[in-house]
Amino acid sequence: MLLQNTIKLILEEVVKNTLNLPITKDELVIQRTKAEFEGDYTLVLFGLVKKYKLKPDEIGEQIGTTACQQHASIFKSFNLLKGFLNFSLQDQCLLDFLENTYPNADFGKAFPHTKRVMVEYSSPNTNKPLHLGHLRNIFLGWSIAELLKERGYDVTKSCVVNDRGIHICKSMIAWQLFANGATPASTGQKGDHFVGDYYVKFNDAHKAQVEEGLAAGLSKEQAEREAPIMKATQQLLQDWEAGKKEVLELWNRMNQWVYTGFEETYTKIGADFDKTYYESQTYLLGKQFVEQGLANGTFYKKDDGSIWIDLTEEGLDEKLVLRKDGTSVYITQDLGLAEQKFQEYKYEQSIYVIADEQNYHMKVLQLILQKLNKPYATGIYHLSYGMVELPSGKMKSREGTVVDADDLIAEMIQVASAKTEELGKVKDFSSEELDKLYQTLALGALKFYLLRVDPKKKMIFNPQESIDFQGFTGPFIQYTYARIQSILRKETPAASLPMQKHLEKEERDLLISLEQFPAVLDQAVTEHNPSVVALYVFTIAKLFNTFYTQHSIMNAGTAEIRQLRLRLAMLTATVIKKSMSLLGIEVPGRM
RNA sequence: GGUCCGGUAGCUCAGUUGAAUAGAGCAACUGCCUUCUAAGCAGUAGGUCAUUGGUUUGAAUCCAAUCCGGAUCACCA
Repeated sequence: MLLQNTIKLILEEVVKNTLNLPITKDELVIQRTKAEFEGDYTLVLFGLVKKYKLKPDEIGEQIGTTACQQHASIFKSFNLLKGFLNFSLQDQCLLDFLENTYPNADFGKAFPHTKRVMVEYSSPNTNKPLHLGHLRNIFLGWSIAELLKERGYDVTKSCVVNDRGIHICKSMIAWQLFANGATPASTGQKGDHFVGDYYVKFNDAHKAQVEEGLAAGLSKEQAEREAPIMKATQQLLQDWEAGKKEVLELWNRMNQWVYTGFEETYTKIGADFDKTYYESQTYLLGKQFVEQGLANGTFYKKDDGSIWIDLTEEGLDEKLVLRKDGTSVYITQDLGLAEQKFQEYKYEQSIYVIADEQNYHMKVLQLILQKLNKPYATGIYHLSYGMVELPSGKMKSREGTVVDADDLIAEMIQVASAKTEELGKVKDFSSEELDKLYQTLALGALKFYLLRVDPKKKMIFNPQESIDFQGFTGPFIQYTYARIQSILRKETPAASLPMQKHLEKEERDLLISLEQFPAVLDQAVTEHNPSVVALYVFTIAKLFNTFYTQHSIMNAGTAEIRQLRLRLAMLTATVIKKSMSLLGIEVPGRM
């Protein structure tokens, strides 16, 4: 059991008995002792003092004395300071933890259970390549899925591809008009970028035609709608829905180009999915809900035939669920897809990694499912994350400020390579090993940079800062790991050899933090927040580096001390490696 | 206008079930490589926690009002 929990249970017992009070453990505030005071864990007495009108000095003395007497194997000593009861732990209980844990490469892994969770993330459109915003989504979704797995959940990663609709038709029209039969193969371009370029060409052509229309005296709205290229696009959409063969063929062909491109990027960044849904196959789902909703009075029909739900009592608005022409809208499709996912996977929780601009939409989705008495409604969880902005403001495709994912990664690899060469520590690496290292460092920097911030908050992507390799960064932590490996290559701990029974300050600080690893993972899972892990692994790396510069491992004073430190180093490496891998980041043996 | 989210050091962020002198990283400045990787370590400097009022033994954290920024409220997705 975790030390902090053990301590809490013990102190609960001690407080109950010594003070003869009906304490529950929720009333006890236990925290790490602040660095400037002596001790490891602190019981904050103010709550007790207030509730039971006691004197902090008296009860502190009683609790401290009793705890140390009755649980001498855990508590070494205590001190009392203005309502804070600070306990120092016995070295031995920390050493026991180290001894039991260092050989376990699975430290942190919980027993599997049967709770099933779906995590939907990425969910791109097929009309343009992935950009920085997608990367935050993908890294987040992937990491939260892995964290859930680590803590024993049965996880299915899913992706919904928005592969149909007017936006796809725009790229198709532009290709028909301007491509002269060009393909990604004939131009040597990555498929998603290739198609994205035609989407841009559509917009350029459309814009020009709108200006002509305006010049001819049309209103802006008219000009936009009546532009020939737009009308052709509308026609294409109708033909698509009618199942016209040539249209479907072109649609398929262009989407395949995009998928090939996406696949390449996904492989590079290590994203994977167990199940992919295509909107073209699911957009008709959900109409069944309309019947159900009308039947039980949740929905109502307006005179023009459109169907709505009234959510004003819940503080929201009226929401359309079926157009007057009988076609479904986005929310209707989502209702259908939620049902299909549930039928297929019987999930207890279904996590949607979607930007916070859709908070309202997701609220409505859950509310409608509740009103339709769907058992899985409560399991819907919107992992809402803030948009990624640039120091200059929001990314705008119209202004060409969108940061392309592939370009960004290539740039990071460049920087990683330049820095590595500059330091010249791996001159003996083969070019394959170098490429691998550059990629590990580049993606480590990028992923850590995007994951270290609380997902809920919007974040500023500063290109200069993101390629930083010092301080609170992925490479700093990777470097710490490589340092440890360099020692472990020389010597690994030997279980048969005894280790030192006393801990230096830097050793205990590190050990106490290492012990919290499983609790940190639980926190990350409950909060759906990988940044908790990023923050944690950074403090571990810092604690290790502080220890490392003050105490030699290989040249420790005695063989016992060396054994202790080798074990400590090994456990630190395990925790770093696991933390990073849960963030999707690899760690190099050398760098 | 309604609803929701945010405002902490020059910059980027932790800390928000109330608790000790509000913490990191970057940038600035000062030291430390004949000793396990200096992509490191140690230190200095930097704060009216948006503002005002309230609750409390105790408030960045809770409440109210105000100011500023953002999202959303489509027969778009």
